[in-house]
Amino acid sequence: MIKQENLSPFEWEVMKLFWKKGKSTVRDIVDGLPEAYQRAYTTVQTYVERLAEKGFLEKEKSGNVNLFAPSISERTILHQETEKFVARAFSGNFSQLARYLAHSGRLTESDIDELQRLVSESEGGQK
Amino acid sequence: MIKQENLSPFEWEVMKLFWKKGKSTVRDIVDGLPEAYQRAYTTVQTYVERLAEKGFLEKEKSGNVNLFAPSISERTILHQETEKFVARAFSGNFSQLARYLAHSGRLTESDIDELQRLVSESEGGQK
DNA sequence: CTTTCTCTACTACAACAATAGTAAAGATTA
DNA sequence: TAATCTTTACTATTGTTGTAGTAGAGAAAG
Repeated sequence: MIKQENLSPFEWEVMKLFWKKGKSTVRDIVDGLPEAYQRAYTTVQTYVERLAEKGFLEKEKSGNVNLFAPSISERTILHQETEKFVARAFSGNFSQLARYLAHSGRLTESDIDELQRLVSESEGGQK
Repeated sequence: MIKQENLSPFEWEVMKLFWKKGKSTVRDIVDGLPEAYQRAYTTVQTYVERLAEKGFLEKEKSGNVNLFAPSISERTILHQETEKFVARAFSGNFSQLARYLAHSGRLTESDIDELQRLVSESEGGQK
């Protein structure tokens, strides 16, 4: 596997669009970026090309335009990046993150309800 | 407040040592780093100086040696960095992260038990 | 066909990260 | 005191990120 580094905020944003839209052109991405992430066409182009070089996107020439498609699922990246984050910030200790979350005040009541539901569900099923 | 960027894995490692040991010299950090993070003395020196410049550490000259002490608590950094990570990876949606966690298979049964306990506790107290 | 638009390919460049070497001041020691 | 060790201060190199310009090919439009 190609050495995959962390995604920067802007790279994430681009990847999110690819996951949402599938195979796309640079133009599609430029036009799809939210307000806060608008950049010059060529800037986006550079990002997309670099993401392809790094193995996150697959490049395919169709006539005169390039099409790019995500070559890794959002789920996989989420998994990898969460692992890395937890390694960095919580010494790899997921329970610590969970504890942090529970105390963070960043979950609404309904989030907590849902989490509790999910937690009880997984109580039976977890390998 | 000084513009505080993300901490890289190595920066985290250095900061963790400072949080654990308090006021320390570059040498203390060099010697305290785990196997996987061993670097040349001057490399560590550069990191420590930069962390001081960025406002994460406070520098104080004691005789001929420099002492550095963390100027931000681990809790605060954890908070900030988690916010940033969740913004990046989960579009700022903490519940999504919680859901991910519950499904990740990275929590042991006792973690889940504990989380559930914490969740029920916070059910009353949350603002 | 000529002008215009669009997109690719290539180049640029400043900032910062990662890594570490070297010179020199002081402390330690033989 | 002369040789050695430790630490600081400064410098250096390579790579990556963030940002974008320009040249030129091909399509579109008049």
